[in-house]
Amino acid sequence: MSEPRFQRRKEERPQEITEAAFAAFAEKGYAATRVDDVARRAGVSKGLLYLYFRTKEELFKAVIRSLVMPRIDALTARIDSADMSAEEFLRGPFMDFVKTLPGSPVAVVIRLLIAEGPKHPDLVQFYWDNVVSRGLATITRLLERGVVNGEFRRTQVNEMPHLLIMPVVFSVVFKLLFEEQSLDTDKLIETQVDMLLAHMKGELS
Amino acid sequence: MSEPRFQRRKEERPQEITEAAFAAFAEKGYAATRVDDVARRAGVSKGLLYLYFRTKEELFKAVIRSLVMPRIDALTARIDSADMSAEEFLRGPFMDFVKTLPGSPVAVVIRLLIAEGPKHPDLVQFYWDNVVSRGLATITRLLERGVVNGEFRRTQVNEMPHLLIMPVVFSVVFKLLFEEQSLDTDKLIETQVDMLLAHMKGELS
Amino acid sequence: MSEPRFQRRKEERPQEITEAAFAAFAEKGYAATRVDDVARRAGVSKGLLYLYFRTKEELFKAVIRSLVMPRIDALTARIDSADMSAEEFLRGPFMDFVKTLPGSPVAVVIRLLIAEGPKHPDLVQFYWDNVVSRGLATITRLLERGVVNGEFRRTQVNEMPHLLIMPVVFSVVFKLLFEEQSLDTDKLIETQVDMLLAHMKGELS
Amino acid sequence: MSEPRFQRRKEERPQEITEAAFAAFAEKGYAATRVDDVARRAGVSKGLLYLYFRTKEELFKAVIRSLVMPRIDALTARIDSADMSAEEFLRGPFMDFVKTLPGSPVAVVIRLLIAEGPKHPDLVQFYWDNVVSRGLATITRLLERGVVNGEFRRTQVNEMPHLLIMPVVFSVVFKLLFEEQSLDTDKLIETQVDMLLAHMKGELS
DNA sequence: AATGAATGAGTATTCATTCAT
DNA sequence: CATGAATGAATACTCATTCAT
Repeated sequence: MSEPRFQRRKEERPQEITEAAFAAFAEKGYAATRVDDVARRAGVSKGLLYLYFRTKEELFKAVIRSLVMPRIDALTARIDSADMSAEEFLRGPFMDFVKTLPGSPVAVVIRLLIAEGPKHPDLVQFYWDNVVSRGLATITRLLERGVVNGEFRRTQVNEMPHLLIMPVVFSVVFKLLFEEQSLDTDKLIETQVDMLLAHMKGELS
Repeated sequence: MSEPRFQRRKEERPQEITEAAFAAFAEKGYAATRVDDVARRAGVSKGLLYLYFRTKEELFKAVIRSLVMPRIDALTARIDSADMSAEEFLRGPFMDFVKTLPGSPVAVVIRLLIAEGPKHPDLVQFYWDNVVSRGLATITRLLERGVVNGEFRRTQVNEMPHLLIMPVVFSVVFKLLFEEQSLDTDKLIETQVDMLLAHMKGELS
Repeated sequence: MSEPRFQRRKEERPQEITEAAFAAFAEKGYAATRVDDVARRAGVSKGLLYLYFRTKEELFKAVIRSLVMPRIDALTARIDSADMSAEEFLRGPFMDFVKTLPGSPVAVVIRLLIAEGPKHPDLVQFYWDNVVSRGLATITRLLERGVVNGEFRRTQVNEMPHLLIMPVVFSVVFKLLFEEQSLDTDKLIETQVDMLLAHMKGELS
Repeated sequence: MSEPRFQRRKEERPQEITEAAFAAFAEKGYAATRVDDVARRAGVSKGLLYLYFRTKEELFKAVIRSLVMPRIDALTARIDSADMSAEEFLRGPFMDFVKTLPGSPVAVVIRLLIAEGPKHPDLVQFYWDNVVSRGLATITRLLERGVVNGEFRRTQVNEMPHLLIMPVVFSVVFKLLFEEQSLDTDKLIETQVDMLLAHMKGELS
């Protein structure tokens, strides 16, 4: 008879827990986060949490996955809409996107992966398959398009797409460790992209 | 026949323990390494370990320091002996040195710092003061020398020495996570240095 | 057939644990009592114990408090109901009460306080405030009433209420140490009270 | 050939260690005192300490014994020289002696015995035999002499010599616990002795 | 579905005691 | 005699996980 007005749907629960867990992991790291904390943050009992996630590790993996998926979609979407030259794309959408990463949840994901990755090979594999590998392939294709277009020379960079994402990883690590010693992330990224473009175009920058 | 249960080797103990601890930390990370394990690896009782290192944390710090110090000395030594042009130095000693890092204990140190750094601010500070800060300053000086010599133009890179160490950090992180997905570290470093030199010299590469 | 492994009895637990702890402390003293033992005696897991008492020290304090509080109430209650002369009160309710102490848990509390007190100043303070100080003040008031009534002379004893509780403390300590060498506690107390009354009344006893 | 000038005789060592141990025990109690500390205080290696005392417990016992013995002798000596009336002796030498106790090492011994006694029955027995029992017997004899002399009536006190030492034990315990709440030990002792004498003499005090 | 009381395995640290030197 | 490096048993406390309600 009595209908609780704010009865939460069970469909929303996993995400709520996942979000709480992300916040906790981001703050204290995986190992130092207690399941109790996550439950409390999510406004949920410990028992319920275990109803949705069989172990702390499962929860961890779910967090990573749920953070990674949206980013992947965003990335893919932008690339599909690319009716511009390779250089334009790199200087425009690509750089915009990349610049947001060091301050985004992705930074946390990277940190968590570095710290806990060795213990979760399947998670790393997932990340590789869905993010890194796809990302590198996409960049490779983009550069290839530039070569075909006549925009770029074919250089070492065609086989080293890592050079374009390097500044992001570096920035994340650097900021993670030496927060206080500020690093101008945007400038680092810009300089690297500039250099790479000059190199590929065979021009002086 | 049988070895004596007690072996007095005051001098060697700390290093033996430190080495055992490094091996253990490298394998399983700091948190997952039990003090018991370290002691057993070092062929030493737990009590003795605590005679030399007051806490697990102290031991951790000692490990980091003992691994970092020799590298610092090596770096410094090479730089002092530099009677060559800036480019020669970058292409020669610098690149040789830098290429050894991803496969060296330094990689482990970086991993440990990333994973445990947030909990050990003084350790991070130590690392910053003795390694990163000094390293960046050294590179900056080198580039400046190149500018003064007329070898290089003055560019963004003069204010972003990070661009030269970026590939090392990236390589370490990449290999740490995706060991199986091989990355040609040497080539990455070479390409980056090539590009930077071309950029600074204002030439095509 | 078999009892369930889990028994939810939130309300009773603290007291059950406290009682088990008292028994253990009484038997072996605080330092020599292992938390494990207390848990086992209480039929409870160690973890649960720590759910209710944050540290062994907290548990210790709770034990002392739970033993002291009822006594305090008993004492206060009797004094409030005193519509008799001071002498009658001292010879009646007071002596009855005091005679029960050496064989009661209070003896254990005193022993624990003596042994562990120096390490738990706040506990000693608590005991002072709630028991000793109040007890002495009560006796002082009683004696004063006797003086005002004309029952007693004003003597040194008015400023030394300790003389009335001395035999209790002495008995406890004596029995604690030399259990085998019997001491007639009751007689000791009676003699002392007799003497004090004679002294205060200015009569021969 | 070379003769160390300050070579300590082995006869002095045990006492030096015993004294250091007493200081340590008095400060921190038996359980909280580390053998290391005692050795350091005594300016001696841990190994040497174990050459003289087989265990920490042995050391403890030796400390108690070495502190008790001189007191016993002092007590005995004074009693032997008693060519005065019982009352004169009680008011003079006895009270002088007794007043020194609460501030003397005896207080520490009592504290240690209370805290550790239950674990060291033989030590308690030793203390009973050599101190308490002899002390009570001596007082009993003294009071008896008073009765024979015609100084005193025969009262309950003749069978309760404890009444005379009670204030000392009480003072020690009280000061041990409530150091801050000062108690005028001397006055307590005097009042008690006064009362007892009046009682025994059948006079008003 | 939901709770949170209850479990118990896991671990850093201390310290009395031993023994190679 | 003398040292102090080395041992190892002992113990408080944590936290992921379970399950009676």
